[in-house]
Amino acid sequence: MYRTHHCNELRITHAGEEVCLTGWVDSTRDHGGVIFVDLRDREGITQVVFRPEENAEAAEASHHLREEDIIRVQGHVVQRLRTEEVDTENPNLATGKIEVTCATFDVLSKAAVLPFQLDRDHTHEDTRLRHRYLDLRRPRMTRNLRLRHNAAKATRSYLDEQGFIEVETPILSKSTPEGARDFLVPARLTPGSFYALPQAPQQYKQLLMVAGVERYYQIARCFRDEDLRSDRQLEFTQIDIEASFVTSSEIRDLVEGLLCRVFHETLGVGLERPFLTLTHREAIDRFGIDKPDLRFGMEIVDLADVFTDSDFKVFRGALDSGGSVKAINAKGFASITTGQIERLTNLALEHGAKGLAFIKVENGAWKSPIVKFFTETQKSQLIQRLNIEEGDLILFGADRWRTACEVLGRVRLEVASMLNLLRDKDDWKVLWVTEFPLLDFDPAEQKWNAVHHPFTRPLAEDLEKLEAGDYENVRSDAYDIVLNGFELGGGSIRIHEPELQRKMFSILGVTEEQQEIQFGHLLEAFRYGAPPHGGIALGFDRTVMLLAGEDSIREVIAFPKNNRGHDLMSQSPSEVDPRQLRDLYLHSTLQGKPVESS
RNA sequence: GGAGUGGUAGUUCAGUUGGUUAGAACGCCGGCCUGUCACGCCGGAGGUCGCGGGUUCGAGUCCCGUCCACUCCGCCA
Repeated sequence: MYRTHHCNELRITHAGEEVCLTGWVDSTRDHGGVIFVDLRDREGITQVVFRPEENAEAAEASHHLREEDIIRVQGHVVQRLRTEEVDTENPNLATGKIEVTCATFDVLSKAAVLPFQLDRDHTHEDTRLRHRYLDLRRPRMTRNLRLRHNAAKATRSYLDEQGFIEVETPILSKSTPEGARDFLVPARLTPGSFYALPQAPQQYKQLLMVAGVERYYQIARCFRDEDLRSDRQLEFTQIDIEASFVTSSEIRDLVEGLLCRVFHETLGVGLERPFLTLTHREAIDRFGIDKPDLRFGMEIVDLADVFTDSDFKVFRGALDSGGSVKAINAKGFASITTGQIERLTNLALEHGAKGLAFIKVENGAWKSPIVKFFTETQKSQLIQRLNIEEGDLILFGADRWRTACEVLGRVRLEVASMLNLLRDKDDWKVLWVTEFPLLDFDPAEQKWNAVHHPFTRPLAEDLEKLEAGDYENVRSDAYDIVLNGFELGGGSIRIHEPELQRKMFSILGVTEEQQEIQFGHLLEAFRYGAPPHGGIALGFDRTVMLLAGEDSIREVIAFPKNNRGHDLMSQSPSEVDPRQLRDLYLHSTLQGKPVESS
């Protein structure tokens, strides 16, 4: 037998019992005579004491124990001594009132000296990833894995209760040139042809609606061959949901219930319902971004009416050409350094601004290169609109409406980071963003793109605009859910009529021939009684990342890839044997670095 | 594809204006220690300063190139 208890189980009530524990040596404290070993398994830590008077041989052997050796200990539980003179209890340990006195032990597995110390939290990520099996032994990582499990468990039980059934869809699926770059898999049985790994189960889940499944979900692995980020991996996991005969508000209601359940089951936190809802236009107008972080204010304020007759050419010019003048008040940030101002200005320039005007309010004076253009009336209006007080920093954007908003939106986030406004890890601000534009014109390619995807349904009241060719002003029946500035997921009511779907494809520049080749099965399926339907996909890794209070999804994925898409532990991707390529009718055209057998 | 930050002992980092033999902590090795829980004490080993080139009497430090890591932009329907 390997164990009678796990290492977070024994309490005072077990005192006197004979027990057997197995685990890793977390640390040793060798006092020459008595030796203390913290024994760790995935549940926790128990202190084991080796004494010569108990078993001289075992005590002698315990001198040679090294961290991360695996040992099995047999002994008995004793209450730790606590008198007025000495207190040997450890209040930081759940098992801290007892210890196990070792009668005998054996080493199940010796550990070599570790490449890094597990009890330190600041190890370079590539070192951790190279030895991920060690990194995952750390309590923080163990906790993250378990949190992820609990979030998945809560998701499955909630959706099951709501009548959803989990259906697996193919990993080997069909390439669609729309959207992200596909991972391709050569099809040996059909030389010259390729499967694609799914970017999302989008078409399959819609076909499941045509199949009459009515309520589907899947915790689905998805693949996108794009550059990685701290919140993006090549492969990632979505909670994919689709339902028939539902409205968008019913889907949102379902997802609110789901998130509340997940938060409750994992953190014991309650979220307030219903969630706040902003239209896309409101979100841009007030926060300059379609995934606003509402943990702090600093809202964008419109100042068009204040500056209609301004002497300041930049403001006047923006307004005269139909644009906007807007500002944010960075409360108490008049102390901003020249370097920080420069950083904000560069940020503004990167996002299309021509500059970043500002006012520092210091010692009762407005310090700014532009204040001389303001009248007294304008100043008092600014004070009122922006609630300007001593110590504030006002930042302006004057441009086309969208640009002015987006620039200030970026600046707002950067200021929040400079002011360290996001310290509270337990502050949860969740909201819906709705009424996204359906289409977006790409000036480079001179064509319309789907903002969401080509299966998204236009809002009923905007169908006439679609017919009339007023594409810019057509809104979609789509919704994103945003948590603390992260897009957790997005969804929509879908098009279920073949004619409307064909119309969408042709607006997007997909020829009828391409429609047949790429989407023929879907269009045909819609001819045989397709129910109205809609759904959502939630980024599971991101959700768990936020629940865990981590800054990167790599911290909640057992074996993530690094920034370049490499698995540092297994050294994938790797070259393959030429015979493998021959079987697949492939050869590499890579110049200078020919593919060789490894 | 672009920008920023970093790369010095096994690990995490310091290293001043370019100046003697490149340091600390933890880890590792040896010794001591019977109540510790970041145990303590004594001693020791451990370095191609990412790599290549340049400037200089002299480069961890300055310059150029390059590789790697992370963050961001592009990209991610």
